[in-house]
Amino acid sequence: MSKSLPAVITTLERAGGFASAQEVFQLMRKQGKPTGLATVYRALQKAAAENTVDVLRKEDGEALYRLCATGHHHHLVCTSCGKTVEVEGSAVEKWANTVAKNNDFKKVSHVVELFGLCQKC
Amino acid sequence: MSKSLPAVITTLERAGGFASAQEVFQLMRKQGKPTGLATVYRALQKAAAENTVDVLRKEDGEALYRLCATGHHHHLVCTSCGKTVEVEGSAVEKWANTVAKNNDFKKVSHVVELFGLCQKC
DNA sequence: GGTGATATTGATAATCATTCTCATTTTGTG
DNA sequence: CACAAAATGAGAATGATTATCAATATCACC
Repeated sequence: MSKSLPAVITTLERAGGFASAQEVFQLMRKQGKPTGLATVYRALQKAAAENTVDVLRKEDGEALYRLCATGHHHHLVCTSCGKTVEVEGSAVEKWANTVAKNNDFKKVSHVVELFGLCQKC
Repeated sequence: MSKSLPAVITTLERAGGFASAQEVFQLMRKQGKPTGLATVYRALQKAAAENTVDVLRKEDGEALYRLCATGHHHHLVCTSCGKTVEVEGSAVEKWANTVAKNNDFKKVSHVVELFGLCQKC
């Protein structure tokens, strides 16, 4: 199950490492690698199961897939044009660890995403 | 907009303060207060806007509504048993606002969820 | 190369939560 | 009562995701 996986991952990279399944599908189409929607979903699910990508949810429930390999950082996403800015958040890391300790939780990971309107929108 | 809101909130209470819109709809039907699906959604949205209930997402993207203390807060969820703890995060709020300013973003909202294993798991 | 078993793909249909539409009902006010 | 505004609900529309299934590609082995 995966001749298309590399292509999907590559496309996700080009998208800034952060996009919805639908966006990946559209992008692949525009880049001369038209691929079935079902295949895109399959590839992303596989990647998610293997922890190659992260899955998180937009406020409206749409799934966003993110490459999560290198370094830890978060994103500030424009809900209108989709512009994405990577942001650092050491303050958040510390906070997360403190909260985890206070509640006796182990192996705590966190999902932190910011959404808003960028200058142009 | 709200003759039905109290009934919806009451039903959510009976459900243990934690249910999806669909579940609330079914419950109201079984409890002799059949209410339109649209009305249930409207009531829950209103309640969410007023911070009477919290909205979070199941892994499949379905929205779950939960009665909660007022005020903005985040969650620490056990990935094994599902136990959920509400946590405060003023540090995160400040950080989010700062990041937003630095990048000329407006109307910034944020999604912050912590996942881990609780004491028992 | 050929051959069959198996895995992958993709067009399309099906599913499901959520939102929209709009006619009808209810409510409030004088 | 009568009229205007708000609320409701049945059903249609939307949109993301999933399932179906026939066609195609891949691989192991002869």
